[in-house]
Parts: sequence; structure tokens; C-alpha cells
Amino acid sequence: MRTLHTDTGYLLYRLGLRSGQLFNAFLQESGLRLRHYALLRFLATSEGALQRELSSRLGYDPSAIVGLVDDLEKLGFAERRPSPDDRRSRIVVLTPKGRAFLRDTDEAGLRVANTLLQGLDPAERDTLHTLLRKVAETQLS
Amino acid sequence: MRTLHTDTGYLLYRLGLRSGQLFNAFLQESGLRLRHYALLRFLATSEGALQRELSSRLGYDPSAIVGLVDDLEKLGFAERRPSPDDRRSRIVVLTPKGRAFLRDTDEAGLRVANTLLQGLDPAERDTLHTLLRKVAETQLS
DNA sequence: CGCATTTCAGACCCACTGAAATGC
DNA sequence: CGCATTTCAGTGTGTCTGAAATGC
Repeated sequence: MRTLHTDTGYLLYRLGLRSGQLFNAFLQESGLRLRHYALLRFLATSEGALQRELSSRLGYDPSAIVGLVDDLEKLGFAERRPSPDDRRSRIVVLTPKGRAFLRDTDEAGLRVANTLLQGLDPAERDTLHTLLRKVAETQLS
Repeated sequence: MRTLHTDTGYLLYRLGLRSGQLFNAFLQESGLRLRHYALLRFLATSEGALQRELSSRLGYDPSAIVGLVDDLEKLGFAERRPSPDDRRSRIVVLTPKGRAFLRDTDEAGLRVANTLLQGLDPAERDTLHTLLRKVAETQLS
């Protein structure tokens, strides 16, 4: 009988939960959740994104994106703009205030990684990251 | 500006969610969720476990264990027995029916791993598993 | 017409809190 | 008494479904 710890899929599941908990703990003082932070970080890499694009790239339900963008708009971190190509769509862009917030909290991801990977040396962390990126290519839309 | 995909912690979070989704999809026909399955698999490696032990080892809240064991008892897959050492505690044991169920669904974990890790060759899968176990040692209670 | 995008209402699952019951 | 174990009621969050509004 295999035990649960021999199962790579279950290990990923458990460590993924742990990672999310660490993220939310580090972000707690800022008032945002991991989902908001991930959305902001994605916006920082693009010149505005459609909400359906945010949904597919971040893995959240389209109906969940609505509330997340609402929250970020209330904080002044993001804005909805009409799409010139398609009046059904709205383009979400990062505001200067949102960009400043990301600069101030840039170390959050690093602190999470340092806590999470404290048992690995730098070479092992690099190998793990490379392998996870390879898995992500086939698994994340 | 670092993008989200350069962040090992976020990759773990996203792939962990994906792994949980795959588990639940494969288990759907059996009527159980991943949490029930993890509990059964843990019971199979021990001669009965206290509920607080299940809580700490599987990472679920003690109050959540109650409902999970309730469900498994209704299905006849597990039983609560009084502890001879401490009348506050109850020992949860796998029944023969539960053991048979695990045999029948033993490939679920393998199918999840195969789907999840389809982008890695056998040596890479082995390396990933070793690194994740090392991380788990410092992160999972 | 069918389909896509966004939005909202509702249901549902999951996690945690606080308290009770019991026993150490 | 304090503390541990199990249980339950309640709360809040996250996720998904289904439908509506709008426009392709």
C-alpha cells in the first residue's frame, strides 16, 4: 500500500495550500488577499487586460473577477476602461497607485519563497523552480 | 518587475489547486472528495488513529475531521472505537470494506500524477518528488 | 439566430471560531 | 482547577451555476 507521502500529486496539493496560507499571512497587513495580489501582479506585466483574459490566465471564475476588480477599483489600484474594439469588453489597467503598492510589497513573494523553501539550498531551489515551470506549461492555461 | 511565473511560491499555489481539482475529478465517480480519500489512505498506513492525530497529520481542522469520519462511517469504510487508554479519545480504524475500496481506487493517485506530470520525463519526476518531500519535511506538520 | 463578455443572485463547499460535554 | 479531545452551531469566504443584459 502506497502512503500519501509517496504521491507527488498529493504533495503538490498540500504544499500548494501551505503556500497560499503563507501568501495570505504576509499580505494580511496590506488588506489584500492573494487573489487580488495575483491580479495586480499580472496587470503589471501587461498594458491592460480583458476580464476574460484575467479569468483564464489566473484560473479564477469569470464571475469572481468582477468582485476582485471591484475591490481594486475601490482602493484606486486598478481601473476599468472601455475597449475600443468590442463594447462588450472592458480593459482593466493598473493605476500609478497600484504600481506604487506593488513596489512597496515586492518582497512579499520573496519572503514567502524563503519561508517555504528553507529546507532547500540555492541549487535545489533553482531545480525545483525549473521543474515547476515545466509542469505549469502543460497544466496552467 | 518580476512576473508571477518567476515566483516559486505562486507556482506551487497554482499547481496545488490544479492537483486538487484533478484528484476530485478522478474521485467524483466514487462519491468521495479528496479529503475523504486522504483520510482513508492515512488510515491504511496505521493501525487506527486518534482524530486529533488525523487532524495534525492531514492538516484539517479538528472540527472538520468529525464530519469526514461521519461520512466514512455511513459508507462503512471506517469505524470509531473507544480508546482503552483515554476515554476522551476515539480511535478511527479502516474496515475491510474501506480497504477494498482503496484497492479498487488505488490507481487514482497514479492517474493524477501521470496527468499532472505529463511534461516531465521519469528522471525529472523523481527529482521533483524528492525536492517536494524535502520541502514537506519543514512545512507540513 | 447563436455566441461572447460582463454582471449578479443563489447555492454550496470549506475553513475557522467559540462553546459545550466529557474526561485527563 | 487547568488542559485535552470530540462535537456542534454559527460565521465568513471562495467557488461555481444559471440567468440576465448587452453587443458581436
